[in-house]
Amino acid sequence: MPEPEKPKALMAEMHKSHRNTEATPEQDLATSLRAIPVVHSDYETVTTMDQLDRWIAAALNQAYVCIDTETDSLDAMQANIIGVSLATAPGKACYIPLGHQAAGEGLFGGGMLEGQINRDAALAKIKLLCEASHVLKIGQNIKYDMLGLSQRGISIHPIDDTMLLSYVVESGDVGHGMDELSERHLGHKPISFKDVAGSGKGQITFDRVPIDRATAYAAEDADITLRLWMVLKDKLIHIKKTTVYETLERPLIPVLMQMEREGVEVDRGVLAKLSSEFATKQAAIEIEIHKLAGQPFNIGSPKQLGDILFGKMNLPGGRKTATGAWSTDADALDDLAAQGIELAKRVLDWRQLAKLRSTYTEALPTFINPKTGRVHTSYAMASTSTGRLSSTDPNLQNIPVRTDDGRRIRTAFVAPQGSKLISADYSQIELRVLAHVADIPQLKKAFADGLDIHAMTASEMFGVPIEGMDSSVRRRAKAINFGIIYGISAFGLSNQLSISREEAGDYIRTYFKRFPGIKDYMEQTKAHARAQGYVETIFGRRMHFPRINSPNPSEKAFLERASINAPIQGSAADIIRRAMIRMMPALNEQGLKARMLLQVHDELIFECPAEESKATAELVKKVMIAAPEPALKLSVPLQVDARAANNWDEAH
DNA sequence: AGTCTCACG
DNA sequence: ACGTACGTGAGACTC
Repeated sequence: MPEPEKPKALMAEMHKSHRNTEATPEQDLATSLRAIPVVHSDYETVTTMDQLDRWIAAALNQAYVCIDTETDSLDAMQANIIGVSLATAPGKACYIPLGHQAAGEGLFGGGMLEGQINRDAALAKIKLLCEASHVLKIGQNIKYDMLGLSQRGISIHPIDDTMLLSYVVESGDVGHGMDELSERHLGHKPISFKDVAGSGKGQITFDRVPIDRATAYAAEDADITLRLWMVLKDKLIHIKKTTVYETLERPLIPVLMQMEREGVEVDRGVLAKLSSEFATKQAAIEIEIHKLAGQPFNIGSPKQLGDILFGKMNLPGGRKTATGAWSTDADALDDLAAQGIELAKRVLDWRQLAKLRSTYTEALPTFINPKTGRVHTSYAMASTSTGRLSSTDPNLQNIPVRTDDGRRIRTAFVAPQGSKLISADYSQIELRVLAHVADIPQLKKAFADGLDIHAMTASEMFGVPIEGMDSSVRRRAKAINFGIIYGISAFGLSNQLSISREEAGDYIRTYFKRFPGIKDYMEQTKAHARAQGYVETIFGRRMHFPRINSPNPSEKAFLERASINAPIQGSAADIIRRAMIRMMPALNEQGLKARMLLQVHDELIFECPAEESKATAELVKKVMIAAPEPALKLSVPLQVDARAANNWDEAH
């Protein structure tokens, strides 16, 4: 995607013109933008084709325009486009209503409102603008608009996204929603969606919002987004993070849009069968539990369960939660189960089945899109503090894998007839990143030699040979390796391994003695976070910890652990982002028809023609392994395991 | 709306 | 002395 020249020149211009003033450039820009008032009555409602032509012509005549679509659903795959707003300059914006209905109850509403231009004719003009390669289209979370417009055959390029600009400029404990950005950077509180559509049970869809109110709301959104773009682009340049935005954020937008649009096939029949099997098992366990408890109660209520276990039965070793209630989580029940309390064991089984049913076997089918017959998750690009993606509606990044019953849910994620699913995942990517950034000779050598990294750690720590190593020794080393990545504490490790805090402390001291570079890296990272208020990934993405010097010791310790973890987790996230961005062109070059469907942090899932599965798997591995290059050459090799099968369980 | 619990990397 | 392993999202229950 070519960088549009005019906006770049414009931003340089803005910089120059403010360079001699006392205030920093971004302060000045924000101040001057604040001086242009937001006047809702100045916004134009576009009701004729002539009016639309004038706006499109004006936009085509400049280097950038802000665009925003209004719809009747948060689900872009099912949403109807109700209107489009454009902003060409601060304070200069319009709203083009296309699908507003008369207010009223559901089907008894009064039908299409007058004074709206024909939707298809209008979208044809809007398409010209969206696809004009010399006009930068600016949006707030523009992936959403792109997905909706792509359903109508409209693509958008080139693009900029204020949400992602904000994410690069200040990723930490701040949000990146438009209302929040407006208040933070412009000192202006925009009309909220609740103000025009109401909330809760009385909420109406946008097509029932009166057009004058819709114009005030929608045109303002475009206006504000344009102003935010000016402020944020300036800040981005000022902190020299343009490359992060242009290589790790912006190019991922169309990739994720395509993945969301593609969706994944989920076999209803498989889920239905699992659901009834789980329900039957669960019902039998429920009877047993009530018998063991001597009374019926709601097993799903932690409060009632706590009362039974620690009140009525007066069992020992009960812990309390933060709010003073009896803790009944899996750890607490495990303790009781270890004491031979049958009731606790049965509740654990019941809970697992309840979870599998409510979150997976019963919820997933409701997400099958009636038009495509597939499940289309939504990826959030700016919701984590580390640069990872997150997945919602449904979350396809937490499909069970750790238990046998849970894993069976993955058999419902299938390849269509004649196709295969390919799962490709990085092996130990975070430990490899750690070996690289902390520059640990033994770790680097172990990865270079393809050794079992946990066994190597155990061997170094406990002085036992890798050959014929006791599995519990390796398990302890594995827990320590995880702990290191998380910013280890004796308490956390002791909990994980069910050992005393003293013993855990001994392990940690032993580990640091054998791997002094890790200790150094951790201390340096904390020092950097305390001094700068942020840490960075290997590609320069910043993650802010504004409260790292908190006077509250536990908060401070928590943030120090998080600051140790962030560069590791974040660098791994950057690597897979780079792989995803290169994947589409790489597949195209090879003439392969594979589609990338899902990302699960260190894993990518593809669908491809069965006869291409071998070639696809090879290429996917190659792209993933080479992802850090040419920006960076890691001092450890990356390893990717890939497999093709008819469903996700067998491919994984 | 907040809490608890639990699914994943 | 302080309470923790790091990062998420979702469903059920409670108030």
